Amino acid sequence: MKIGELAQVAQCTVETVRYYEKEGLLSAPARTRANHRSYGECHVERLRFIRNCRALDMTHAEIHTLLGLMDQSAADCGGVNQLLDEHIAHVDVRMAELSQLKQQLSELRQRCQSEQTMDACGILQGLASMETGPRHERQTHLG
Amino acid sequence: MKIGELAQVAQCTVETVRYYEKEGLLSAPARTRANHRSYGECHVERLRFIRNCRALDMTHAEIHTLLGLMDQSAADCGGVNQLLDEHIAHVDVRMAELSQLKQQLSELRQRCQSEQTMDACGILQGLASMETGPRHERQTHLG
DNA sequence: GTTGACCCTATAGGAACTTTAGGGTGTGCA
DNA sequence: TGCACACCCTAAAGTTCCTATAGGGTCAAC
Repeated sequence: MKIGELAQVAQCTVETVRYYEKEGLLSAPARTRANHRSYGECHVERLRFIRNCRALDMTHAEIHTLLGLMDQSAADCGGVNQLLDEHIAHVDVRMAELSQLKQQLSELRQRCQSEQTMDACGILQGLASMETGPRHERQTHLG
Repeated sequence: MKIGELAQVAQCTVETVRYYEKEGLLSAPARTRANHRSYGECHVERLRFIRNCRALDMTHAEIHTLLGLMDQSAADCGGVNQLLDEHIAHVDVRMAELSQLKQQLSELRQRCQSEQTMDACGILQGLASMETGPRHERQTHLG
């Protein structure tokens, strides 16, 4: 099958498929005489796997690791389990961060209930006077 | 004051200050004879404001809008309130997304409790067989 | 006169793509 | 035969919010 068909069955764009090939997540397929990429069933499976990982917000690095672990088929799946646990921990951290953010934003929003003049607006006053410490390092790759 | 001092009081780096100037968030200050940037109190206030907005994960576009609303001082602060409400909505959306993600990941993790062979690993089986729809457009700028 | 802390500009990198520019291929229809 | 049109190709730039690097200038103290 050609790239457009592959992209369609894997629910992504043609550009994304080519990008994954360049990144080494998807192996380069055979070409037709016209130099068009020609894919088989194993490519479909691999791409579906990658898209599922991405749907779970794994990074390319994580996916790369996972694919590597799978391909050395002798080993047990302890590494897979560990990677997933770490990824779940990332999600937990980000959820906690957002929860705190929501709290701060809600408190700020409380400070202006009606349409004041700019000078009287409690939100702007809050934004001007907040004391945030130095920006903390990002704990996870989840934005 | 010079850029290093400004950066210090606003808890950010010198590079970030120069970057904000290039982005139009912070106005270009006067220069000394040696071509060094020379800032006043109003720059300190503006930069503190920007850093507080960033601490709340607002984008540069949002901050730009907010600064614009503030500078046309005649208007009321309805626009400010609205922007904040929308930003809070972004955070809510992202929290809901992450919550669903956590759920999926936890279910996946359940599928392999011990160190299996690769073929038997329920996590890998799950990742291969999940059916995710087309990747939804990102609803928020919060990763 | 030279060390060191600070300042300057311009450019590249990172993540995971998307978009654009500028072309080639293959099939159906008049 | 000619041509429109959907599809394919590569390479490079743009997105966001910075951070890091290269290669240099300024100023005070010792």
